[in-house]
Amino acid sequence: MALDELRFKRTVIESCLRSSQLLLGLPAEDIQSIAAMVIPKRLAKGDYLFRKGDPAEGFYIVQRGAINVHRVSSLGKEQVIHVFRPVESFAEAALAAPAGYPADARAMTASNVLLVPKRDFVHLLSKRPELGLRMLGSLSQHLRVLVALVDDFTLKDIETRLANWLLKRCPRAIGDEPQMIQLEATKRVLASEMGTTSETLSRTLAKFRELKLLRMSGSTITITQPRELQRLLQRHLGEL
Amino acid sequence: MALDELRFKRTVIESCLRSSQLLLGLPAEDIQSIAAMVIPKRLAKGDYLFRKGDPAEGFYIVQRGAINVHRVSSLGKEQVIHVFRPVESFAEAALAAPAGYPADARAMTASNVLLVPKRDFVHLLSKRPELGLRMLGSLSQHLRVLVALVDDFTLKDIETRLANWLLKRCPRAIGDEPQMIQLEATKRVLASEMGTTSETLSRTLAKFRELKLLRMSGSTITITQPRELQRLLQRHLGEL
DNA sequence: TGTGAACCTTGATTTGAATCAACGCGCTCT
DNA sequence: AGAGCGCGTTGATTCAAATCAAGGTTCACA
Repeated sequence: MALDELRFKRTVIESCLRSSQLLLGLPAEDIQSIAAMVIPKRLAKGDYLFRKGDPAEGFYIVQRGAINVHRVSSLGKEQVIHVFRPVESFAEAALAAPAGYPADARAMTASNVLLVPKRDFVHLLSKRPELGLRMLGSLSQHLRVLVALVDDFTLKDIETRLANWLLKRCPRAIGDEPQMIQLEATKRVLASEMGTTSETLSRTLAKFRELKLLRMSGSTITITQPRELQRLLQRHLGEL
Repeated sequence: MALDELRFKRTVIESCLRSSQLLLGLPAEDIQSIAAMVIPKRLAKGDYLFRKGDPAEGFYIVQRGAINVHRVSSLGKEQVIHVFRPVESFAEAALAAPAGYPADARAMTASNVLLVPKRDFVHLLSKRPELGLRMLGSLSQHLRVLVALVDDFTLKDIETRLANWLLKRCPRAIGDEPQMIQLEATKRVLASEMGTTSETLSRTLAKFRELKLLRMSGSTITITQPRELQRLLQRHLGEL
């Protein structure tokens, strides 16, 4: 019985690993080795997974929930770097760096994550070069996200950033039909994710609403004129 | 004669590779394999090494000069991401990503770089797992730089950023003795590296000068009161 | 059902930095 | 020598967004 439970847990873990982009398509044998070394962690809403400077134990894969990775200024203001959701991996940088984690990670909702310990994984890595390439791919993806973040902050105003953010989240291709977006977090957090304050976000959304580009109700936003919104974005980017 | 010259060039390349952080301490055999695949490139001041979107050919090691990696907004404004100098490597992300380069790279002065072609290097990688770890280390270092950049932009004002920038560049430990800093680029570029304009940089430097924190002459800045500058930074960070 | 406590929205005000503009300086190139 | 150009400095002005402030909403929980 206890045995069955263990076996079941193992299966769940393996299926999570298998579905992650990072490990997708890897031979069953590798998945099993990794599943064997993994340490599952449960987090309640608001729990910290790690804080800036903590010694790097390994990297993580989100099984359930949402992990907010962010930096905190000395005044307490938070800048969200990225929100990781199920089956995404993060903190791969921990594997190679002697230094600690460079940011904070906190559960936005009750979450389960899998810790892949540095020591064991590096050992596996030395036998399976292909894994190294996977890790490189994943890291370079994160690098791209950060580069995009940097130029968002420095090269664009809020209106542009918001338009861009909304369009990126449209579930279907941009056309003339309305599209709905479910907000996965409070507006305060979204604002911080876009590098602004909740007040400014509110105002900018109001502006878009007046332009009849979207409607809001509760935590869903309906883009009524995706094409128009796109045009607005173009106009902002393509000079003014 | 032609043979001697070839052999000489090879030696120069190998010594460059050996001294790079990325490949430091690797067995001679590996260095030689890499040297054999490397493609040297010469760049005049202002030449582009690659542009955003160009297909990724591989990664680079700077042999001589300085390479400015940056993003350009649609209005032509540039945000420097990082300036790479001799024996640093960059664009390692190219190895794993199917996408093109995410930024522009331009020579700030006459430069020599070594292109390590993706194809060949990946092949070597699959035989030498240790190399993969090196690459991971290097990438995670770049990731840290970007994270630092992000919170600089979002969490601090210019005065703070400049103070921080200057203190980071002090050659010796912070004490009461003056320290000299050689500027490696025009103020315009430095400003863009810190995410501001040359005018604002000028003004902020002037402010510091009035506070008797530093002196300027030509392209050297003398921090006359490093300790005071540090106190100012503390004060800005530690709330006000 | 009431009472707090977050959240969101809107308004007024402030402010840091960008922009616009003008000038001196040190180059290079004829 | 002079013309032209990019650089750096300083001043005046503008502007986007943060901050401060005040209601209004929703929700959890006793």
